[in-house]
Amino acid sequence: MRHLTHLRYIDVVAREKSIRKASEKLNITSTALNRRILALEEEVGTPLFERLPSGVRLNTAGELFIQHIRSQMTDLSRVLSQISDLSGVRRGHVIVSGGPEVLSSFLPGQIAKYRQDFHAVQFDVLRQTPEQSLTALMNFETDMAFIFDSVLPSDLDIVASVSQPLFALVHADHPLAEQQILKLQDCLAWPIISPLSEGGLKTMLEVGRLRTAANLQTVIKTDEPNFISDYICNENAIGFAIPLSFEENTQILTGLKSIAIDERDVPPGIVHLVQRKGRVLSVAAAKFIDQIVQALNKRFPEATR
Amino acid sequence: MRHLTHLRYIDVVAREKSIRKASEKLNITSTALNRRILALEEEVGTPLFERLPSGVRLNTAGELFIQHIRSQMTDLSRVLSQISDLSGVRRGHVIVSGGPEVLSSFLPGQIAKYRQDFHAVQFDVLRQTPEQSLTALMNFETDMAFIFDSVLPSDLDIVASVSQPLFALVHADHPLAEQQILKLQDCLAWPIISPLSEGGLKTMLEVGRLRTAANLQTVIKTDEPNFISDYICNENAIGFAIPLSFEENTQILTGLKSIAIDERDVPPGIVHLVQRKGRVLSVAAAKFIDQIVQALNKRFPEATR
DNA sequence: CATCGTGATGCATTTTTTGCACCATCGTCT
DNA sequence: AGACGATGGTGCAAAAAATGCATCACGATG
Repeated sequence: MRHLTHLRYIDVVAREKSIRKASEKLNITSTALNRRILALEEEVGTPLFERLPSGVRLNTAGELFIQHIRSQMTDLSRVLSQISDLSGVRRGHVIVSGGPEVLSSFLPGQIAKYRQDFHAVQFDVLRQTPEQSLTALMNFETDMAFIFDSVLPSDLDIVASVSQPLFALVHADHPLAEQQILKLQDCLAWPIISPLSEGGLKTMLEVGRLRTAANLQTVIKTDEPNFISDYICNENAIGFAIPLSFEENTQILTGLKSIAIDERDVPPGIVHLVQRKGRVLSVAAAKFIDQIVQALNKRFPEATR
Repeated sequence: MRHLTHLRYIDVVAREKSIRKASEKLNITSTALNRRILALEEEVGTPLFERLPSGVRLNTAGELFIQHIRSQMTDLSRVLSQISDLSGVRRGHVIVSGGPEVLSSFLPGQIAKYRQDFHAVQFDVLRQTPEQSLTALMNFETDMAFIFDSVLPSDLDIVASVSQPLFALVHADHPLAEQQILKLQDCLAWPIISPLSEGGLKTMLEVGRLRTAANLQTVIKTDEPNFISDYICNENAIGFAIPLSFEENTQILTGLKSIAIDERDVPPGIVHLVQRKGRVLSVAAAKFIDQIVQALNKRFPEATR
């Protein structure tokens, strides 16, 4: 799109906070880009950028304007997606973000299922902290985000929420493997793999530790689900995860076992699927959300609202 | 705005349903305009117009696209208005529409009051039928509309609603002038000025006529409030109006008198102030709506919701 | 069948945009 | 203190894009 390109220029400059850097990224000279900005400011009647020795920065008017631009760009792509949907093939681009907990098992499965029906739809999957997820959502950089156990601002629409109890992950040969339910105290005797980054799982585990005074022996800190499952095949350690992160069917094959932690020890966390309030999503993204919500309802019937 | 101009071209073509007509209106040649359209269709990847021997017409994709364009244009002007609001002076352009009933007395008074504070804000006041009002609102041609006694589609936001009982308008010397309240039967003896166009007042009066079997003697049909008030100064006729259309203070000066019609004869109508759902209005328009709502609440305390 | 109006197209012209070379300014490092 | 590098801004010529004119092809209309 021609006039979309114009707007994209401004957007990139705002992100790079430098005309020259942006010009490299856009494969044009800095002069051209500079003049575009000057021309735009002329048209608007107000400077949109502050000129600093180290580059440029949006001023208040610029903030307002860039918000408009980003909204227009995503809205345009939504319209284009709707238009190509008219001709039968659904095209589109869906951008999802979430913490490491939600990026295994459930989400890849859902995307694969969706793409079976609509192979012309492309996905971007981002791993972000809750804070990053929220700002990206507000800046129109992502279509939807999974947020695990965070307070949510009011300018979000909560599409779905699922309650996620904590599970211990052990090898199938582990002495605890046959237990139906586990107290946190039961884990004291084994090495623990605990989450690395703040929020989500780590908070849940912390709450449990405080409640039960169980002084877990953390030997490894990582957020990678794959690392955890691989590691507990080698040492009789215990990892932790939420149901969204694993699937019982595949565990049998890989020799793993998941055991629920007593909810009196660790209360379940809540994963929200959110989108920007008031935003109209592309056909592709909207249909994908529909599918996700349906799948969540099916898999966690009692835990969804 | 430069790229706004480009979009405006498409918008005008869609409205004129002819490239040549649109080109005249835009003061460019038809070739230039034609090529712009071809280029746009190229970029979108789909034709947006059907070519007919008599001109062009939007196809489905074009409908989607024009909707986006119009939304984008009004949103841009909103942003520009916000930006100029930063520098202190509130600029802006507010477009209001309504039936003849609401365009006298109340609305002009409110606009005048608003412009005392913000003299850089310009108003367009359109007289439209309810249907016209609704489509204009949906096409981003107006910011808000007063709708009198119509069923409202669900893609509107009702900003305010006031209940409007029917009043008879007579000259101050009229034999009925001292009545506090009037039955419809009381009006049979005098010539009646009744509304001309469908909807609103006419429907109210019709309901009353059916309820009370009062066969009113209509001698003049008109929608013009000024004509009515002027005429009843000359003949002892009776006109009808709703409170939004007149002000008691000025009636004393002009020798008029308004008398409530018994609500058992004619149930009150409802005037809604509506805007397009999901639309973010310019600062000027939003503040004006605030003022209107406040004024309605003050003047019709019990009748507002 | 001629006429009128419509949108599309080839080509010369005009307008706009871009790229290069260069300037002024400011922070940073030697 | 001074050299250096990075930033945004500007004059001028070349490249690119948009525009206008003349003309074509098509269909409705009288």
